[in-house]
Amino acid sequence: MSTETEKISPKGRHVSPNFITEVIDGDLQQGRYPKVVTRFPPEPNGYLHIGHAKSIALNFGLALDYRGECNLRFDDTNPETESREYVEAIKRDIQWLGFRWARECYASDYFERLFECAVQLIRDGAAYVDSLSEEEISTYRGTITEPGRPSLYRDRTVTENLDLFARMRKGEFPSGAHVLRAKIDLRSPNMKLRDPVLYRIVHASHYRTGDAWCIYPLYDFAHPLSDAIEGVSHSICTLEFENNRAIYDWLVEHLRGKCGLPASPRPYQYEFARLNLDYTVLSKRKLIKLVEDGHVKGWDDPRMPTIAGLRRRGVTPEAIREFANRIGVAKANSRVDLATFEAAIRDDLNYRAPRVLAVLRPLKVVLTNLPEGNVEELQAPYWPHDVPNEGSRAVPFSGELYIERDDFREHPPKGFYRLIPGGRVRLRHAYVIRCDDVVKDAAGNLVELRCTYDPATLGRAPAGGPVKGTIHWVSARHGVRAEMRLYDRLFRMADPEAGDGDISASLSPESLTVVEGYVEPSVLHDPPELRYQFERLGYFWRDPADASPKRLVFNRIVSLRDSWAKREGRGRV
RNA sequence: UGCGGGGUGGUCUAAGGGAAUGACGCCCGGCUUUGGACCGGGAAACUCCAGGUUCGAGUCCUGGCCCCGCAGCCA
Repeated sequence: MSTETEKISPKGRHVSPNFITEVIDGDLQQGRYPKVVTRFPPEPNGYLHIGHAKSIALNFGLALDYRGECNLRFDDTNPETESREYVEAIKRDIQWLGFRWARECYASDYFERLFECAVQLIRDGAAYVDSLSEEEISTYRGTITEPGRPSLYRDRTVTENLDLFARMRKGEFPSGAHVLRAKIDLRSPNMKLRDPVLYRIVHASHYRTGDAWCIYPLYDFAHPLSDAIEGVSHSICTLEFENNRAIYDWLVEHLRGKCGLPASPRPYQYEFARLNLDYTVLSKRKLIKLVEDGHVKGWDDPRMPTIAGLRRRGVTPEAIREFANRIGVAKANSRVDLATFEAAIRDDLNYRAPRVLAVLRPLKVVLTNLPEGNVEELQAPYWPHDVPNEGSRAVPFSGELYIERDDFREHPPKGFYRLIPGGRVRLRHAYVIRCDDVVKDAAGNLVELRCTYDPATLGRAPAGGPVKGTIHWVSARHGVRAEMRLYDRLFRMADPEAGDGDISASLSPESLTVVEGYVEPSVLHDPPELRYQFERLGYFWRDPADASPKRLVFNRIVSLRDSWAKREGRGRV
């Protein structure tokens, strides 16, 4: 038995099967829609984050899988919080993620039509102008356990309502003086159905329509009708809108075939669980606060879960899409392990990042048997044997090197197989060295290591038995100094929103560690956007904002899996 | 508690009356000039609970329990 989908896209789906694809398969089989039309409906009042990426991957992915289309629609019905800057940022982020919309739409383009719809509702006796105060409306709405009571304005005549609504539009009333409400059911057990507000008066200019309007539709009114106008077939949103679906259906059923809205097919709303990711927050409000309170350096701070932040961090769009695919789509509230995201990032970078040598926390090593000034150019492959790419570069080797401080232990724990006093270790792509002396200053601090290298060990096993470890290094004279920004989880707690109150208390002091390190000189000839694996350390790339030809600044995108650190009981550092 | 949703290994997620899937994580082994990657193996869910229907139930029925959402003129 082959479904429509299988015919269209037998393999390599963008969206793995879920409860929504099942609905679509059924709808297509029943011939309910000529094609699948979805939409991604951001409000331009903030930046997109990884949670939005899940929704974007779903909506655009479905359009791709079913050869349908996905519109980008800005839900710009609240002039007080929205701006063109956000529109541009959102468009850039979606494109960067690799998706293309069929049409760029704006709820604000429908304002006139939406107004007509509202008038139609009034004519049908299905909406009325209410003149209660905001507080009164709230009181009259009742509570979860008590039914609401009708406003004394609920029975205004159609003529009166029409007149009032027209005057609202004309600007005869101050902000908040009146609202338009749907006449549904004040006793409904569904709070959303207790005569929801459709329009409010807001004397504020809109970033697109300027001062053409002083009444603006609310989400509950604009959203379903925008879907209908655009011919959306499957309107996908998150779980918190489940109750709003009743309004959605009520409006679409009342107005389909009227005011230029197609009678059929009509759109239906489906809800899925939004993404929660460990050790971060994904609510616009909280993200804004992090920026405003200066806990991070901006929307594109590499610690932020925003698309802009991830992009600057160095995460690729492919990794984000792969992540979205791995976590799936369902209706159960959930919280995704950070490791899932990191694994997707590493899997992507593993085959695209050439390996180079860099040292984060330098410890000097002097090779006593290598004449000073003697420099050898070693040829080092960019790729390990298991990555099917070719290429190599020359790496200068000399008598003074830097190695990682972590790779030497005077008193090694058991299982440590890097450099120890009197011990040997392999220098990656180079020779085996032995540590002869440990030099310390008066205070007892480690200053340098004096070692001898074995010239017979280049590309060959050493005499006297194999060495256990291989460590990375950089020639002291040739290494290029670089600022290394080591990023870690933003919050200390998996669910920063769990406790009550201030999120900032659980911010991790280790979310950013800056060190001054060295990187091999070959990187100076590379394109700046190249992502590397600094061997044994992690994936890095130049910070696109702060790095310059004069000043190298690297961001750690993600560390390597480190089973030694895990065994030692430390996290990444 | 009125209504709407949801509960499957540590974490996500499949399965739609017929031997509980995959991924991440974890453990063991192999390989390795990255303690990475890769390869092999393993532990891990009596599918929230209690009944019922059935030859057979994660799937159907009944009754509970727990979690999330809804009382903005935000979206």
